Amino acid sequence: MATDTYSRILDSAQSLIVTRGYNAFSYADIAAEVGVGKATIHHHFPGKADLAVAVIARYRQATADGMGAMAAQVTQADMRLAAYVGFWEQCIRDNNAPFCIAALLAAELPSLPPEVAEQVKAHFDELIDRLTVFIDEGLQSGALKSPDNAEKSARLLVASVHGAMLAARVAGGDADLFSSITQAALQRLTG
Amino acid sequence: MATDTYSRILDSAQSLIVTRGYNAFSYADIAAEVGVGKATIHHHFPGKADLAVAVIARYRQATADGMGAMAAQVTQADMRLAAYVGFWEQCIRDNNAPFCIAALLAAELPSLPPEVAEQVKAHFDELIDRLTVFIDEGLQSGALKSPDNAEKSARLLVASVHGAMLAARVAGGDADLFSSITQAALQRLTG
DNA sequence: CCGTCTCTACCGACTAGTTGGTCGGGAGTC
DNA sequence: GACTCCCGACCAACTAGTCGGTAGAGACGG
Repeated sequence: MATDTYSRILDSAQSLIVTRGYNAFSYADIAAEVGVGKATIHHHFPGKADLAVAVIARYRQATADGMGAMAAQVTQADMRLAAYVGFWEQCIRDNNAPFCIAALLAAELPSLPPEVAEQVKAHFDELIDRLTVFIDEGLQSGALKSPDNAEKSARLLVASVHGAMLAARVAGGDADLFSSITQAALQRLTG
Repeated sequence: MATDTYSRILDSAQSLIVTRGYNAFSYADIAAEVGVGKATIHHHFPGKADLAVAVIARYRQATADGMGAMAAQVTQADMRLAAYVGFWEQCIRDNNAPFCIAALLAAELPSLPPEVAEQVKAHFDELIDRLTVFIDEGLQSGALKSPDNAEKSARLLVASVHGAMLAARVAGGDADLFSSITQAALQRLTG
């Protein structure tokens, strides 16, 4: 199913969206980067929205897989949250994907094609759900504590992480700044 | 200095940037909205970057004025933070400026003209500085408490607010969701 | 083994529309 | 006369998307 060209187009689109957003990348950019004609991209993804949807859909699947694998290895709730935050810290440090695509697209949401916006919303819901489960378990086992319920705590944590990404980007990709902010956010839950 | 047309162009540009970001608004959009020719915009702002810089510069000034006026009226640190957060909650509720321009542009930062990026960074620095001062006073007077120092607390608060803006936007401009997240963030400081 | 039939992957050349930006000039004011 | 404000007409460059066509692989029948 997934040709080499097909996934290389997805890779290129993903990295372009991460750095520039939806509105500031073009088929020409991808064509040049992948080394194919523009028409080839249209062959695999009829329209720009289809391409973006495919990118986020793959991203959601990767997130699901990664979170699942992590949860299988790490059993304690506080360590799970630390792993989630640490994953992004490493991404920023390596500068390979220094921003959550969904968070970036969320900013542009009002100017996004509806199908793309749908995917962004879906990712947010899934992310909150997953972290809510982790935090809920942690609150019950005593590994975590919070004056709020699990869902509210999850929403605040996600907001802090996304805001920290913005701060790190403004500071020129400062992974230490990201870490400093997110560690403070985690401390609220680990006590 | 500031002609009517001049500031109406700025108003239009500001609202377009807030909803669409830098890369997805055009001179034609503004011309249609304000009811002038495209060339008129170029008369006042030679290039797109000049326009964006002017928008953020005015925004920074308005922030400075507003924060100053608020600080003059509200003397207690915890109330000052609540006023800052409450201002944005009201903006989202009224849907007039449901996002911080600087936060939106921060997401697009790598694709922004350098002069614009400079303004965005300047706003972030100013905002952090101001809130750091508020929090520092609150920590000394005992109105606030935090395991972290004032600057770190300010950075976490700002990140939470910006992340909450993203969450609210994804949820279709849900001001209650924004409030829920930011109140939890404030609670960390007010105890 | 040969022909042909079909399907996928791919591309060069094109289109209609939009982008930011320029130019020369007109109207009003000091 | 000089200056500010503004405009219609224009431009080169770029945008997403279309079109007809090619090259190759696999399947089928003879």
